[in-house]
Amino acid sequence: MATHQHAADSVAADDVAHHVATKLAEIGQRFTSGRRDIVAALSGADRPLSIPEILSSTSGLAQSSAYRNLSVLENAGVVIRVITTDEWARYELSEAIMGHHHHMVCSVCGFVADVRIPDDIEHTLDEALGVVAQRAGFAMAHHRLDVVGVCKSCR
Amino acid sequence: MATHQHAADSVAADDVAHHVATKLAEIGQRFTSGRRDIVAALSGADRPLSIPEILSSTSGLAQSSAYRNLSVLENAGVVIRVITTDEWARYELSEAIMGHHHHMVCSVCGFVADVRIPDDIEHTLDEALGVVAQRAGFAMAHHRLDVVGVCKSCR
DNA sequence: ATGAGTGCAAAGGCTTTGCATTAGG
DNA sequence: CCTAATGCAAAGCCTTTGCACTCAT
Repeated sequence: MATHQHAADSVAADDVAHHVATKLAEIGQRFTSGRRDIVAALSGADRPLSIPEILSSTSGLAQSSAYRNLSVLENAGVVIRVITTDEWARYELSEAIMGHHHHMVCSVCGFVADVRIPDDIEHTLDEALGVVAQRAGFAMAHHRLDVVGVCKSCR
Repeated sequence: MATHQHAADSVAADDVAHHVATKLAEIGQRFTSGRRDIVAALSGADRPLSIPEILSSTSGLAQSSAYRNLSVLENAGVVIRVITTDEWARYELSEAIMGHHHHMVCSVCGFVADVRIPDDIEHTLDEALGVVAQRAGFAMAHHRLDVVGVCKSCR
């Protein structure tokens, strides 16, 4: 699988559940209703969600179960924990599902939106990062790129 | 001041203290010994430091004072709080002092190193980000770029 | 039946805050 | 002198963990 995957390459919305079920099965985990609800919530959003947002999108899921299930889903490789500012951790579906993208963070309200940049720039950047990483003795796994600014409603 | 500042443009090591004193004075804050110690610790490092690291580099500074002083220094615009993984927050001197750079994060041990990428790539990237940000209704302030990988000692 | 999953509540760990004391201008 | 800064300890807040109960296989 290519490092830089386009939105078009990502798993179709209808197949997300099946994909997740497979990945969970691979590590011997069940695809319970609570996990289904979480995946559905993440799948329906076009941005990483916080725990409070996930809880309000599901019904009757305990906070501790949300944390635990997200951890399981992360180990299964279908969920990624996104660190933006101090506040809460946010979660999104993996790049295999969502496609490669970056985040735009509002420095005022903390709002986070997904963004994509042109492929050629992505490629050039990744190549340059690989070089500097190697030079510093790092084995690069991936890169993280955020745009920090002020969102529409905060201006 | 240019958005992309080279290391060569950054404030000379000897002038850091003076620069900080000025910035603190601008917001009516004193340049106390505790703050001098913190700035000296950050100034001597080529990477962002965690609170424990800062505390061990200073003598007799209370943890609460470290947090409070770093907050003041951040408000003065001379210190930046760096969010890498979950762990601890890390702090570094502002880009006006250190020059524009990015971070390489070890996903195993959490080690963070400063890295710089070629200017032309930086410029191209920033331009592209400005476009996508505007398209999404964001007023871009700056970007954040991390290389995630495995460091020399963890391989 | 039998172990994974869940809910509730308590504990953890980094960070912030209250308050009396000390020090800088 | 007088306000800002500091230390110590307590409180906060997100997150993790313990434990008994429930559900699916």
